Amino acid sequence: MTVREDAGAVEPRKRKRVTIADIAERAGVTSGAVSFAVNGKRGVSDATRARILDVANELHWRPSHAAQTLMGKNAETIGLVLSRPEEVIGEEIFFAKFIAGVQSVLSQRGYSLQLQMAADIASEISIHENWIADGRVDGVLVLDPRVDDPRVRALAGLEYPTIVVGGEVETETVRSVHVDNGGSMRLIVEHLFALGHRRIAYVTGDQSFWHIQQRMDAFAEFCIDNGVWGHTLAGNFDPAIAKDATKRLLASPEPPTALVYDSEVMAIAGMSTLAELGVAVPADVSLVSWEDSTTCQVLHPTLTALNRDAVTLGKIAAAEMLQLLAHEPVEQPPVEAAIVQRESTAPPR
Amino acid sequence: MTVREDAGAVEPRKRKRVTIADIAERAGVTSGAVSFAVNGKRGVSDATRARILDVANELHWRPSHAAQTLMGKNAETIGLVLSRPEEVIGEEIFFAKFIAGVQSVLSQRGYSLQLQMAADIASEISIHENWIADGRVDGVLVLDPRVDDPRVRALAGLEYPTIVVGGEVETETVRSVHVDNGGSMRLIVEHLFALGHRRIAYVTGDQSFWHIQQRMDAFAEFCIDNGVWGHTLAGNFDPAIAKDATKRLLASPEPPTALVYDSEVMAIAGMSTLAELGVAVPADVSLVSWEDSTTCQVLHPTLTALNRDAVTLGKIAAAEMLQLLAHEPVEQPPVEAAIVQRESTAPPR
DNA sequence: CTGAAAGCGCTTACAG
DNA sequence: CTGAAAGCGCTTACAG
Repeated sequence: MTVREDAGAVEPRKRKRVTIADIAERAGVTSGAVSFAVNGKRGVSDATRARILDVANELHWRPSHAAQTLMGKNAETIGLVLSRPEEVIGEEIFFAKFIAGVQSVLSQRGYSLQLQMAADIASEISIHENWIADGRVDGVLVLDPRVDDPRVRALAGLEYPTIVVGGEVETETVRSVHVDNGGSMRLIVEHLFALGHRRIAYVTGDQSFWHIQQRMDAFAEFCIDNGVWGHTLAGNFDPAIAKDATKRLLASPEPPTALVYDSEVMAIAGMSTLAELGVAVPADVSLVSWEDSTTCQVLHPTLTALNRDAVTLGKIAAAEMLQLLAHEPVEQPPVEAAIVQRESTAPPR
Repeated sequence: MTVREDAGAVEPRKRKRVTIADIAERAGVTSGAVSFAVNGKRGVSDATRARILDVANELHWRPSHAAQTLMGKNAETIGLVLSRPEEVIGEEIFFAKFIAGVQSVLSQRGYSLQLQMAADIASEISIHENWIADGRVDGVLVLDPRVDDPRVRALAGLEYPTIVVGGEVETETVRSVHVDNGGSMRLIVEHLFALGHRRIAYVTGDQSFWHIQQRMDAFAEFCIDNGVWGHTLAGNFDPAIAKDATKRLLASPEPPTALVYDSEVMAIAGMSTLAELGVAVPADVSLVSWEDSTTCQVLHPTLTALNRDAVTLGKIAAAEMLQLLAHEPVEQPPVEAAIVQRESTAPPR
């Protein structure tokens, strides 16, 4: 990138920075003494410490972050790379909620979040490597783990503090936020089963994600064990695909009496498709969204949804990271999930 | 924060870093020569430059970000503070879309985004000040400007590169992404007027925002000039308040025949309230959402919405910032907005 | 074109 | 308890 120095200068004003040398001079001590004083370390008498601190405040001194980093101080920043397509990030409210949760815990502790979007897993890994090499982040959060995820392998190899959200890996430097996807799926299917449904369809998100595979397994197992006929159809989080899937399912000679969608956007797309087809919810078919939101509460009919609270998930992930960095035992609270029963589910005809 | 050194160490492995001194030694030159070589500056012959570069690659050298920052190099990072309540950020899809747009432009140019949430405007300002003092960011993006916004005043006073999204300030260091809120509001009201509506209500977002005030002004002016009766009701982006506002409006002896909501979440809340009241959309009342989304497209009826594409807005903001930092003339392309007509608007009874 | 050296702002052994 | 000095990894005048 070429910086043209000729054009109108917008360089932040180069106010000469106040350094510990300035303080040292004013206080009549050495810069080393200032360092001890401001860092609360022994090496200066209480009287001089107080005097130094006064001067520092008077001069509005702030430590140079760059110099401290050069001396090996932590960046106090956590990295998060989002590697889903731009459209998905812009539609799925999950990301905004998750980030909000992460932020709220981080900023309480003075940490900040470094965020970047990546086109694919490979570039996500290289972003992580750059951050690590630059010392820009103290640790990273990994979302949407896959089976034997290459990012987690790379990060574990670098022995870099990592929290895998919805993963299962546990090493010295890598911890996971455990999310019971199978249990949540059972919650949903049991709810439908209890209502009397025996033909259930599941429209999935991206099947290469580990958490989606867990859901699929739990779905299949429950159906088999309980004599329920279950269809599983790939959806990929795309509402257009969810619409097609819904049409195909209802055109079947043996249509399902209940539909489960892997995301709110997909569930809404499915509901709208049913309306177009003249299929009544819940009279003709019941519908469940995996992911709750205000929208689910205000739609008509309101949507029965699995509420797992992405904000809390973000908070847990951030808290685990902070504990990992502080060498504290990492508490891994269960991620609560509950089915919120609303109007879109009822006994089948 | 206490760091306990006793527990299991999760410090990133302290691999001794490869420095320019290492390269210098291997290549038989001074570290100054290495610096010239790797930075493409004159001062070394082509032959030595090539040799040095070879050694650098061989040793997998990467410049120390901290050292470079200490020498005054840019952080290549842009800051963004979100100071709306956590719930709003977690519900309004605007933020995720805007951030996605910002990211896509920034990451193409090797810049990253520093994100933080703040409880209020005052702490937003202090976050900015910290970032600036730490040299963590080269410039900042400001969202939701208010009239005579204190953040913008502070940033302008610091002469720090700033892009105000939806603002109007233009100084040497502060530029704005101009958003024609009044024009967009006219688009909406003209659409309703053309359909024959003469009693229109507008449920607003947070009225302390400059862009909301612009919308309100344009709404009032259009109504007055065209003999339309217009109600304006404060909504504050809260769906519960939007519901109450909707109920109050429809309970009026002179209920409006069309409703305009300042956000998608509010519009959906409004629509659901209408359904509860047994008011048909669009037969009894028309409805417009300021903010388009997939959800608007799949609801039943589909929602007529103002589409202003928050992703593009983010891209424009990021592009302006990069131009400002590069001392290039800042292009300020108009932010396109269009009304997408769907099923929720029709002529009144 | 090249080399030796000072400096960015801090921290931390190491002697007194 | 205190002071003088080296060092973190780079950049950049300043002499040759």
